[in-house]
Amino acid sequence: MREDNFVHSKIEKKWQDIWEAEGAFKATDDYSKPKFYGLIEFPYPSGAGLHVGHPRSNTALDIIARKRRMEGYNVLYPIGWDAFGLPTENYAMKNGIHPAIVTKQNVDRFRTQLKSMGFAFDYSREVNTTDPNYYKWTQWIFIQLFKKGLAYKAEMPINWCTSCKVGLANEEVVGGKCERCGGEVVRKVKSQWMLRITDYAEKLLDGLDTVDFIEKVKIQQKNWIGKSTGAEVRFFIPAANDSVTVYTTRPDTLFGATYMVLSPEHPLVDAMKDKIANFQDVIAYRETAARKSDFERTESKEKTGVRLEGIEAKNPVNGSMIPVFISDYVLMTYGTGAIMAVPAHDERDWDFAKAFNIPMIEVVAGGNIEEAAFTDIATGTMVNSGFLNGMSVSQAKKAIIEYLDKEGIGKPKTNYKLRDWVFSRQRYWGEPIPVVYCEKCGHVTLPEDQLPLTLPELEKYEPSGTGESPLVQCTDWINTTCPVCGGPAKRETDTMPQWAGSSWYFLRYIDPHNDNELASKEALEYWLPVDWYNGGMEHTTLHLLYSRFWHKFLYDIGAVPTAEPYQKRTSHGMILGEGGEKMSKSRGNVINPDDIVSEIGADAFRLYEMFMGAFDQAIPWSTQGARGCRRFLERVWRLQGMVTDGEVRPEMASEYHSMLKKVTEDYERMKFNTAIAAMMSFVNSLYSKGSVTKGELKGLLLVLNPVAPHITEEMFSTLFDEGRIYNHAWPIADESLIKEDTVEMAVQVCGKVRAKITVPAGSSDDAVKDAALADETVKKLIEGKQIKKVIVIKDKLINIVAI
RNA sequence: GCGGGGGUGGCGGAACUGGCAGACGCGCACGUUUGAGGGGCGUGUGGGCAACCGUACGGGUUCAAGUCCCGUCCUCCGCACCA
Repeated sequence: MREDNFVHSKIEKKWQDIWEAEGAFKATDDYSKPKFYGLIEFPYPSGAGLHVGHPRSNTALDIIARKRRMEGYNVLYPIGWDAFGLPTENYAMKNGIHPAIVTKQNVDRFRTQLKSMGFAFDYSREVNTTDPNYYKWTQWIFIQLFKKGLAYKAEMPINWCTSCKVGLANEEVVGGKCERCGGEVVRKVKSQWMLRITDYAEKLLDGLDTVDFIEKVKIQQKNWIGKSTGAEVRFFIPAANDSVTVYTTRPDTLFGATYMVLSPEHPLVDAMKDKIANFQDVIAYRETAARKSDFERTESKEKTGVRLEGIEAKNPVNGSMIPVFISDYVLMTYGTGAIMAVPAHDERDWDFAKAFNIPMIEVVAGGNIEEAAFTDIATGTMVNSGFLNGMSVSQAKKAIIEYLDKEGIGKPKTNYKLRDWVFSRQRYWGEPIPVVYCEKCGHVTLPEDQLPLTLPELEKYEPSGTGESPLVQCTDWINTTCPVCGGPAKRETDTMPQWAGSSWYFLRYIDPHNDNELASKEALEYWLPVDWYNGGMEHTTLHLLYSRFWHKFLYDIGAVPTAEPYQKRTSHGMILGEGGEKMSKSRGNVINPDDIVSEIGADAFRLYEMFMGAFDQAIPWSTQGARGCRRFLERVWRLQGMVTDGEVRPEMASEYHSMLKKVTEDYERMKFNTAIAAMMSFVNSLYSKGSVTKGELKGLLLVLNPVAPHITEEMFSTLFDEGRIYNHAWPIADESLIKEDTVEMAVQVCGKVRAKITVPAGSSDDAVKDAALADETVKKLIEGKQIKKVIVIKDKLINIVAI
């Protein structure tokens, strides 16, 4: 006699051990089978342990992966550790422990936690970005990038986090603050390793049309890449006997340019300094601008600037001389760092012109330029623009570009907002950059047979604060010989950013123990692309874009067989605290998954995370709600006391098969909440019947298994002698049995529901009408009225319009 | 400001191409089982005594609108002087 109560602690560990012993979730090398590669973003093993957010993504793809396995696929669902990074380094610094030791402790804890939740990961393929056998290949990729000229060193202003004392990529600066620590970010000029992601802007954009990413991810990536088309136009400056090139998306408004603005840092400003009467003012303005943090600079849209006295530029189409300003609303980092200003048709120029009392020329009729800049490109007509007059904006755009090209004063030009990727970090706990600097040969990459270049042991990990990496202390390590000339050389002391290791980890899962290549050709051919990748929206412009860039590069050099790494990308919503605010330590509303698992069990925890609401939306946590899910599992468990032999009963067939169908479809659409609701309804029906057959219960267990693997495995093994549920075939709904014999239809009179009638399914419109008109309530309502119209929606509703 | 979501009971949320709003769960109430408690099982649960009214607000289209159209407000997320 089995125990009456469902005691999760007795079965969950038991099945986890059995799965492990049986190698249940190992991907095989049987390349003849259809494959499924499901991927979740590998976690950063922080000291805080797993967050309730991790299991949401993990469970979702766990459901898909388990379902695919039951459908006969060879499934790869791997896990690993994105373990380089600042928090570990900071912890190590504070406690005097080597980061590698901290990492190992954290990884062990994470692994234990993940295992306690029964995820069907293939742990035999674990990767760890801090493992030299792993980062050997991260370094290898960097060397390939270097060889193709895509990695370069540049002296440039970078985003410097004053708190982390480290340079950040543009993508890591959020609202002028450090994305990680919230510290203030200032500009600092430093020599940095850069990756030419801008060379891939067009490919990254085009590739989006070939993949199945949720729309908002595509939109965000497109916006981030920020492609715009326009023209570059040369303006001659007689005083300097030089010309300056501007970029504009509105060359059609060229006749309306009444001044020009250079970025304060524009090199021409210095070149012209003898000609600028008020150069002192220029210097003063520059200093103020430089002192502003990025945040201050964007905080106020009020226009400031300095007119360059004695300098004028010549408008190439009408010869008029226009004043030249410097202003910080023009960015050195975009376009050419110089603009032509058309105040009548650009909001920013309009603001600036108002502030500096500069005249405007209307060149597109249709608005009121006294009130505001007229920027509508769809309706306006060209005026005051010589040969463009009378044209539409789009016609004018074409005509002027042709003209500029012909006259040799301008040419069409495409620009991107995307910036090159700042790839240096002044930190210890990252991949060493495999480059040495030799006085004679310059920057030289290490020969590939010298990889991995491992991190040296250090006494302390503190950054110097001056912007140097902690590795500068390590003179033994730094001083080396040049691989090219054999002369003395110094190693690079900056390390790679955390995004390096995560840009290609999905490739390593495919062949994680390969010492000769990043992964074997055959394995890559078989497993790529990742079929389904789920992760957070916060990685859309960071990790997701970076890894697509690396992958496309690897594709171009023939290292991988697909142009895109991920076929499908979905995204989960955040789990909020019980009050609806973000979960955070400071708010004290953090839910520890371990507590939930020990109270209600892993199955109930998984079930709740999938049931709590729409998968892609942010949902507040509710421990009560989670207990409700536990109750459902107990109800399922108690079905064992009501079970009788037999297949699916005829009277249950329709409900049973529509439940199977609904669950099967909803899993695929990530509508886990409604899939679970369907199973709950089915169980409620069984309870009102007071019994369940083995056939019915088996189907339920099979479709419930991906969400609640332990309880279903346990019940399946007790009730059926058919091996494990995890590799049992997925049940197929029989559509022909879903149809009911009779249906209940709503009867509306003049659009209001007044009655219900039960008719045979598929009844003709006339039969339905007769049945409806026979209803007493309906009779009364239409008494003495004339029936104007009758609308019948088959098997659903009839509406009688009577006046 | 621009781009993308979202606004439905006390709460989380359902509702396919317009077709019975509120599935499923939480909470609550009552009944029942039990020595009590807990738990289970069952019933009820948008508002209103009612006719009726109800999906942020105001209009519209339609036999029929949460769903479509026009306008307004609120909220969350991303980007933000990108020429």
